[in-house]
Amino acid sequence: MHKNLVIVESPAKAKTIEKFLGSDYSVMSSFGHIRDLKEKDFGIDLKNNYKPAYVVPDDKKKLVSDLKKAAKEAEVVWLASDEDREGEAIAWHLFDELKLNQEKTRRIVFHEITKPAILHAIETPRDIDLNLVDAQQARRVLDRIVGFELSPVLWRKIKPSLSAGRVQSVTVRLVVERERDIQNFVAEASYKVTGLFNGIDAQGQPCELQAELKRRFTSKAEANQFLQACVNATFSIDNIEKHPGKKSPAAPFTTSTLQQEASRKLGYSVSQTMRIAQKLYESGKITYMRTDSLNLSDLALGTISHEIKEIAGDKYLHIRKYHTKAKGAQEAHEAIRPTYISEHSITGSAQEQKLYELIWKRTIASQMADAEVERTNITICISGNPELFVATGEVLTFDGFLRVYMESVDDEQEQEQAGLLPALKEKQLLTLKQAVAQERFSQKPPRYTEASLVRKLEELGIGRPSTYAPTISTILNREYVDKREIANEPRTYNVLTLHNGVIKEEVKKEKATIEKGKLSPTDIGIVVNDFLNIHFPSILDYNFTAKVEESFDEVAEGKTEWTKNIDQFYKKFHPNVEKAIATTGKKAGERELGIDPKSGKPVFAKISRFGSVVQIGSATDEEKPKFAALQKDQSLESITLEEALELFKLPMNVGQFEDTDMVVAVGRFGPYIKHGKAFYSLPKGENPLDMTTEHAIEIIEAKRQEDKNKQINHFPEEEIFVLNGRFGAYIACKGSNYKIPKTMTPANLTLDDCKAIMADEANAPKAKPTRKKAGKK
DNA sequence: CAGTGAGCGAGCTTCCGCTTGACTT
Repeated sequence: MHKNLVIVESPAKAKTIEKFLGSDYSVMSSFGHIRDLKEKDFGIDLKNNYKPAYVVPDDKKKLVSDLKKAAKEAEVVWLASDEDREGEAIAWHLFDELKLNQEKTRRIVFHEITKPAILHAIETPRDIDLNLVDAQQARRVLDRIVGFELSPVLWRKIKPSLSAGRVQSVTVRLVVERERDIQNFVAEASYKVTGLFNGIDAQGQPCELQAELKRRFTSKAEANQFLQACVNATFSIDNIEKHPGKKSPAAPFTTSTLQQEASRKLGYSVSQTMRIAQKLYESGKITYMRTDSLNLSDLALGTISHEIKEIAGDKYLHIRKYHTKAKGAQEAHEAIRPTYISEHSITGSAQEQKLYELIWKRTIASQMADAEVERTNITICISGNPELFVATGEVLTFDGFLRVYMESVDDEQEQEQAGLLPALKEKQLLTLKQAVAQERFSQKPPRYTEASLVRKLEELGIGRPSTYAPTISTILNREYVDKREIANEPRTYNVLTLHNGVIKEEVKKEKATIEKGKLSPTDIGIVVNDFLNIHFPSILDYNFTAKVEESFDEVAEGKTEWTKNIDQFYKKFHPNVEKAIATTGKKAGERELGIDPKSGKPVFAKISRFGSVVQIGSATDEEKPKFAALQKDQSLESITLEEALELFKLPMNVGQFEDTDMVVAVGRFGPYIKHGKAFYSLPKGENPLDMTTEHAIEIIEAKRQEDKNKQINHFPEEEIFVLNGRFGAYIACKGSNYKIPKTMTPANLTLDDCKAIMADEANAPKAKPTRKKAGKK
């Protein structure tokens, strides 16, 4: 038996450490926390000084008993979880749950997984820091209180199954407020003038020079006046300024910056990035991927130096220490880096290779020299006019880290690359070949991407590296935000061109663009956010997390007891919950649009159990209220009385086809035509209210043709169809569908085969689609 | 993983932070 048992959080870490420690040590993993508050109950005894009720979840029971057994047999147990609040709590839960003995238990910590770091840790053990553990308990209990008291309020006031929490609710708020900023944004127009000049360079060769007017004009008249003044003016170089500039490499990756770069450069979602990184970590290719630390171990810095000298030379080496600016960073690990710097690339899936390459380059570049540039500004003056043109050029004089890696930026528009300028002399005369004044608009604030939202959260100190991806998934799963496509209305703009002494005026149109993959709030997200903002402004405050973190720090330093801090919070928070529940009157987010002229009853827009609806009349009326679902492009905030009344025309009979009525209606998945038993979705963008008999027939016939194309076989006598679906072939019969086993060839199926498949229970159609459960199992 | 197209009742839902595993052919 091993004399020593070391317990760490991650199995991959355990494997590595075991190699460093030799045969006297056995290393096991706790797989994160082994205990938590009860899953279903509140789990906190309010009458007993907030005493938490911890349980070992079912899927951890076997692990805990294995650990217990191993601990019993060992002479010394080393608790080696991370050196941060959560890690300390894991150590304490282990100590408590495994019933460890103080005498034979040691608490050790290390920030990097290198042999010297671990040996040093073993030599300098300490006790469990109970103050830090208490700070974690305070964090845990506060989050449970907020989440489990707020969510039920939403169930009563808005819709069942909704959720709220310290992190997710603020995340939604960011998206909602950005959307409002965009709605309220008023673009300002200005005229940007660019001049194209001809000159003679130092070699006596003719050359061209493009320059921009320093000033922008606010009106077309001013721009026009300026161009007019240019017709007979002379142009000369006022001065040429050269000055050196520098560009520095970005710091090595943390979870958040890795997510951002993988999103920009590789197009991965944050959860995709984490999945791939996890694979790389498990196979020992990279260090731990959930970290907020910018540190690199001395060992790593050594191999990085060696590598840089090898591939680029001494001149390119510049070892740097980076310091984190993120609020609340706990830095229990290293930055994300390749385990073996000498491996420039790896084997694995294409995605793994790409992500590894990105991490390798970023790590190397972070320790390379600045890139050096020479910037040149040429100022051109105009006779009899105070305005100045400026041409800027930039020449790379030393590539430095750029040899390896260039960080991307979010907004790639307006990125004009300045290049080399021709060699010209001061006071030299130039001729203006052409000048263009183009109307430009100020840019509205950009919608968040998953990754830019994570960056914002990190900036605000909200959430942790291990929760960024799950938080994004939560607000998408709850349908508080979505990634709908948004078409940007192309605007027209004016262009004035001065050429050969004549000013030509044109009106041009911007290119139509469609925004994809950006986050927008849904109706439900907006209603929930506004509700929480009214009743619980302090929780939704962007500084709430920062403030409670301060109070946790006090606990960690032993200045206060954690239950006192929680009590202080709860005494203020809970009355607001009671008040919000007691608030009488209509449900949250309900808005009265006006009066229906036909019935004289009021018309409301609100969230119902199944989504956004408009409603004529109240529930208290004798006659039941009438409902209609909003269309996909409509929102609760903007729908008008007229639009709402239109919706009540649906379902609408639009005539007959093959002696059967055609009825247009709007369902959960958009507008459709019902024809007998069959449903036909309307093509994207069509308004169901504009439907005519002729067009409905067109749609039905087109859909039938499409169905024919995917039809593999048909047995009319039994109404059985063999069809090609998006996920492979299936059998359709009387409104139900059946999976075809992979062992069979769909085209060769006989009628009996089909009947056999349909009779097999394993292939039976599923009951009804329910929302994916958030929990496990 | 495949075709959907709201509605009685009772009883369910939910937090944040650590960490990975797995119902089948």
